[in-house]
Amino acid sequence: MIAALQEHFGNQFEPELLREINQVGTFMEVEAGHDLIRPGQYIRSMPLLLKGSIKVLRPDEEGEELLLYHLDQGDTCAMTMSCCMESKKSAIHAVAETPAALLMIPVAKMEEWSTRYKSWRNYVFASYHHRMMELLESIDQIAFQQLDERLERYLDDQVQIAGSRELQLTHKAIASDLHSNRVVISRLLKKMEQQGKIKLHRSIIEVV
DNA sequence: ACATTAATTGTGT
DNA sequence: ACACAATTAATGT
Repeated sequence: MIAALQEHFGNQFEPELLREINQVGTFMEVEAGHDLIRPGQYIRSMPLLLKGSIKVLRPDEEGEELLLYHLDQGDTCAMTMSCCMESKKSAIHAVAETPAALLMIPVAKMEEWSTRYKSWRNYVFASYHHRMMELLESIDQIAFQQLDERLERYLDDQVQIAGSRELQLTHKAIASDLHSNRVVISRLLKKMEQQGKIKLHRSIIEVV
């Protein structure tokens, strides 16, 4: 039995289901920065995130991307679930934010388990709901908040994900996630530095 | 050690 | 938004 599976899902899935997941799932490790799903790809299996953090991005027609939300351990990809059922192309781009470990579940199994295990059904619905809420939050941010507030929120999230106050991020990378422009981010960061909220070094942002 | 190049960041218009 | 300067890191000789 994969230890991480027991650890993150042990208290919500029945022992038989855990055994089946363990048996049928394919363990996968991904390095930070690597793609998990590219837009337009067909999806064959549903990932359970055992370790690490994944960012989910929505590309526009020019290939520019906007950060929608992050997935953390214990999460699964709601987009994947809907795409799997209908065997549609992915509408999103998923990239590992940190080194990550996943368990890939074949589509056929997730359908079978939906009828056989109550805990699985609950998990799938709860995941959907959770994702919907996060998406709403993101929409609120984008629609109602100024970029400076979004930036502060973004940095806070990154601190959580990295587990460190020293973030290895370039202004360009941040601008890309927030669907903004590098110069704008540089100026906002400078302002935050003057306010004593952060300290800037080359390729490193220290959140204080 | 030095020169060259690329990438990142800062600033003015 | 665009252009360019300044600074730092990376690479080759």
